[in-house]
Amino acid sequence: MNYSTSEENYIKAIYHLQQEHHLVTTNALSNELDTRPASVTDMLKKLKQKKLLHYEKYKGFSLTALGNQVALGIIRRHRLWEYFLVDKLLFTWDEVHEVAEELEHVTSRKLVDRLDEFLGFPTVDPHGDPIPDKNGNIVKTRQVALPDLPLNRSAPVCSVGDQSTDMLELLRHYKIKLGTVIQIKKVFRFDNSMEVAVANQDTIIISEQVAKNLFVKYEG
Amino acid sequence: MNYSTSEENYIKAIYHLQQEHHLVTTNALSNELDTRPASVTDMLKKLKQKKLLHYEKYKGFSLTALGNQVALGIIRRHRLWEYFLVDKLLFTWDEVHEVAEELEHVTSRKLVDRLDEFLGFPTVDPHGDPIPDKNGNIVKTRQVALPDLPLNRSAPVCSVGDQSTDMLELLRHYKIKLGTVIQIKKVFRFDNSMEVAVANQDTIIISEQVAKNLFVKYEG
DNA sequence: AAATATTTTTAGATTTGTCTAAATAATTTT
DNA sequence: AAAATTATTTAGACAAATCTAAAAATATTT
Repeated sequence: MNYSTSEENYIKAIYHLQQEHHLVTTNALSNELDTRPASVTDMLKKLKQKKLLHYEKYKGFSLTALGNQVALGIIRRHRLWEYFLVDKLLFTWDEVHEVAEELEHVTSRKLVDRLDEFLGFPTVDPHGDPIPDKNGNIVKTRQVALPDLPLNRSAPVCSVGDQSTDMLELLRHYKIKLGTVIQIKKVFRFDNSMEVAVANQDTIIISEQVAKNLFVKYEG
Repeated sequence: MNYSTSEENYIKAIYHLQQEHHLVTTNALSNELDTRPASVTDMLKKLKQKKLLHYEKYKGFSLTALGNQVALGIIRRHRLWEYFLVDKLLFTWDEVHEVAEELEHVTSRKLVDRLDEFLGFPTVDPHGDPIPDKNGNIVKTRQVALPDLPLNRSAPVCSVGDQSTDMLELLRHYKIKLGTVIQIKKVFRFDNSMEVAVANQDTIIISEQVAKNLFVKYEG
């Protein structure tokens, strides 16, 4: 089956909201997609008709197994293109989203699978999010503050709590960006500072305050 | 300015038809795009309003300078993607058109220019058609039967007249495909057969009959 | 549990790109 | 040049995706 760009955007948004809150509301979706609730209702009916959604009016909705498969296909395309843009075309991580948002709607199976192969079957995109494989298998991740990451477990930085210029300056110094893979080697009891291995670099020591503001994607 | 996928498809079709016949008609366009003449008229009005087209009803139409620039942008994107698909993702020349047709509508300037650079600034696509550069400059080509190509002038094969299996079998033997660059080294007066240099291979001799059925893109 | 507030849905309109059928203009034939 | 044919345009309709305004269902407060 083939879906319109709009339908795909709804499916993707529902999938993402479902990961976070499990119960998705019409309003939340309307907010996410920047459309009016009435438009959302219209689309929900359509997606239900296409068997992508369980939906009973006023009672809520969720993706069917089919809807989930379709969502994972879209996410796979999105993240592969993001990887391509950063790895091959030398975009920075913060420039890729918009463009990938368009490229993801090109659905040729052959294109996507060949691209995957060309990129060397990457498993995470430049933001550290996992890329579903060609069968839709994906490693589930959750986001934890660095102090909650087990010792010696490597994980990519996926967001920064305090985004002040001071914090960002410090991160530049440590050469930590979004997607940088890090690992806790040791925690110092004295002040809860920790020794951290940064991918392809020297080990550094960061304060508890910094650690609390670094979030990593933790496959668990 | 930003144009819809439909608008872009019309502009591109008008550009291509203009290359061949110079005078483009509503019917020809309707035929090319597989839509009804009435729909074409509607779009012509819209494109005129957007200053992409000179158009007076019943009198004909042609692209403005702006329309031409836009067309070249689309063609640039199309051909760069075709090159990418063949060169990086190992598609064959006959598989790429459909996919490139979709990718061409992703308009990010940065994406296109970076892709161009990544590919090494190619000047022709896999079918031997020239790729406009970032300023819209393009080498004009015309299509001639091989016997009309000047001696020692290299040119890519762009189409085959007789597409019978017999002819295609022979071409497979000679290792000539669409896009293969060839060059006439000598013509034998006896039977008008000719010695032809095939890119990266031995020189071969082909009959007049074969030569007449090979068309090449000739920059002139 | 009433009253109030919020969320969701319906009803009806709008835009874009398309269509069919009919009307009009241009071209070709006789 | 009149008639016949062909090409093009107009008029009016439709589907997709959106909107606004109003109605209906659900949730919250007092």
